[in-house]
Amino acid sequence: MSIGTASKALNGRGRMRVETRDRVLAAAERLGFRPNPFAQGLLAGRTYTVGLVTSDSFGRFSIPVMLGAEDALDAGQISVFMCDTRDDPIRERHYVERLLARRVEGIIVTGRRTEPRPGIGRDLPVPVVYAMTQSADDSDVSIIPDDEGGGALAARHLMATGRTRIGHVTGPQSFEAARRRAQGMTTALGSAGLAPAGEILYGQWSEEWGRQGADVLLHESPDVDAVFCGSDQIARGVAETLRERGRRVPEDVALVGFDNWEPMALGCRPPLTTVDMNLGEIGRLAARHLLDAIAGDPAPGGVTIVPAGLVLRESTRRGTS
Amino acid sequence: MSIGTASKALNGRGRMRVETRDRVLAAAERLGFRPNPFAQGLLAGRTYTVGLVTSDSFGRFSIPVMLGAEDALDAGQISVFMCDTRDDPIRERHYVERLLARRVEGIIVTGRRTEPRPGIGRDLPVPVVYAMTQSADDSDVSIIPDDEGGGALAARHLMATGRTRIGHVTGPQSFEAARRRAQGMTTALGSAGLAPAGEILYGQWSEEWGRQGADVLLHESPDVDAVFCGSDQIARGVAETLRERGRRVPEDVALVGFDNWEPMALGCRPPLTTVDMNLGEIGRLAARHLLDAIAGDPAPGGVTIVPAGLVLRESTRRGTS
DNA sequence: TCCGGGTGAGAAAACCTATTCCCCGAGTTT
DNA sequence: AAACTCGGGGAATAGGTTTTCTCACCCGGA
Repeated sequence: MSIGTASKALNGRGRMRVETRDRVLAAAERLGFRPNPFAQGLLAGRTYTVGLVTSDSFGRFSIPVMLGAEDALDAGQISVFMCDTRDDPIRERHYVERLLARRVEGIIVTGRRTEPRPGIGRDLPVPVVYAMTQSADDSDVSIIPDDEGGGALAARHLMATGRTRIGHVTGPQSFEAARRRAQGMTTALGSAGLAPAGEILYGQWSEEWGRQGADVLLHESPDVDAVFCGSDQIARGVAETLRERGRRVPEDVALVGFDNWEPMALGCRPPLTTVDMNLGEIGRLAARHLLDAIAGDPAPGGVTIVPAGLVLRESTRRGTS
Repeated sequence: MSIGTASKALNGRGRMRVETRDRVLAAAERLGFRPNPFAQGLLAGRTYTVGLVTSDSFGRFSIPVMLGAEDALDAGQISVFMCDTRDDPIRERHYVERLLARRVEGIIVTGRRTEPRPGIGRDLPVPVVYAMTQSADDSDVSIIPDDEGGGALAARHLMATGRTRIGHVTGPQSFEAARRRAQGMTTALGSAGLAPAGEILYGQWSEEWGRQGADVLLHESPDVDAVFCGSDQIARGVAETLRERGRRVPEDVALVGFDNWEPMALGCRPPLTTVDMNLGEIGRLAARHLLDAIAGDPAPGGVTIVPAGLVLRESTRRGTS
């Protein structure tokens, strides 16, 4: 029995007796033989690996993205090298070089999504896709969530449940995500001839700010009947203050969050209706773009926006009061 | 200039003129040359890769573990293949085979920590370390947090702030972690001649259960002056109920959580004193054990327990009332 | 019986890159 | 003049799989 014959048997290539083929397959099974991807890649000129670089410390946002990406890459028999930059550009550079030295066939960059970030390098020898973060270079491929659409979705849902005086408490104005969500909400309200109740309240991405913001909102617009929040954490803070001020959720004030961070959204009283950014889909899409690029069919550079969805829970149940 | 000479220059091996060496180094720098780890591994008979298999969907627990592991592995110039099993044994088996086919030098298995789990395979050709999860096979190396010590730490801290009627609301009794934490607390109280206030309240790992459990506790032991909770989520639920029942935290009732899950612990009112399992240290230790084993110096099989720490916040501030 | 065609299996090259050892030439010393 | 040293070039090597080429054998037909 020769090595070559075995290879042919396992790959169904050459011609041989069925008996021989079966004997090889049986032996391979018995010995737990699995072809070494390195050696296969050696011939094919490939490594069947990609790098995944995150600057979010594999946090809440990048994990679902990673899982989605893994899904798609798995189908291509591709393994993933994991690198966490801890938000340190030096470390990032170091990791990118290491990945290139290992001859990865592509790189996915994820991060907690904020402003466009500098790319990881120009003229890299492999394709790069940014997921849940955006490269400052327009010729790069970036996949991001639809913050504006998410804001609009929340506003339309609240209007559909009969609310008309809708406030907005969100994160720092310096975050593009916060501005976009507010924009989407404002535009959707505008289409119905409405405007946000009171000012858009920009603050922090924290529960504490949610509590404070709700107080401000109740003071400025005491007749508010719904609040759209820039994150689930903020929404929890808002919910607490509302309850303490005697406003019932959802009877008196409906509440919509953002992120669909389940431990937060489900722990809220009442459970929170919230915008889901479809992070898994972002990851899957990023991976598919990367696979296409590796296969020699790169997508044109630019930003792809993945639609958000709305997860309905108690906090916007139609009031039966 | 020959390839061999360049190699010697870069590795400081042969003898050559300083001028030649410098010329090589300059050229390597200019061309961005990085030796290919595959080729280096080819000679050394190594791959400088390890696999990281998680069954926790890279959740809250496994991420800090991974980061710690990455820290330690980075020092060994080792890259990490990432695999998420989605808690599916078939998928796990598949990934393990893939990693072995890629000739990883070792595997780290992480998971959300519960009962001992079946190992990923017997007589694997590479060392395996279980981190934040425990193999059912005693000859495997497992690194786990000190649940019992954490429970004791919480109890002693509460006693040190003058509390004597300490209740416990925790997760399902089916979880070994819950039982151990309760055991540690009970033992520590016992050493001081105390016993838990009321029954140990086993339930769910949720805020909702924290709210319910606190009601039960207040009903059974109205004079309770502290509650140790099996998780930060439970603690938040307990905190809410306490506040609604008119008990001030920490003046009337002190509160200690478990996990130090910052978004939860900091969002709590007041911010939560909580037990930190030192997950990063668990990961680092796991990686170091793996590196030792790869270097031919395997640790003896068995369970290593990493001490927990206590993070002090408002919820146990000494009452000035 | 001999030749040819067809079939099945084995042997060997190729893939790629860094390292290391061996050797050679030039220059220097004894 | 011979032996030795120093510096650098070149070739072998290691890894596992695939693929191609070659060879041996069997069977059938002439």
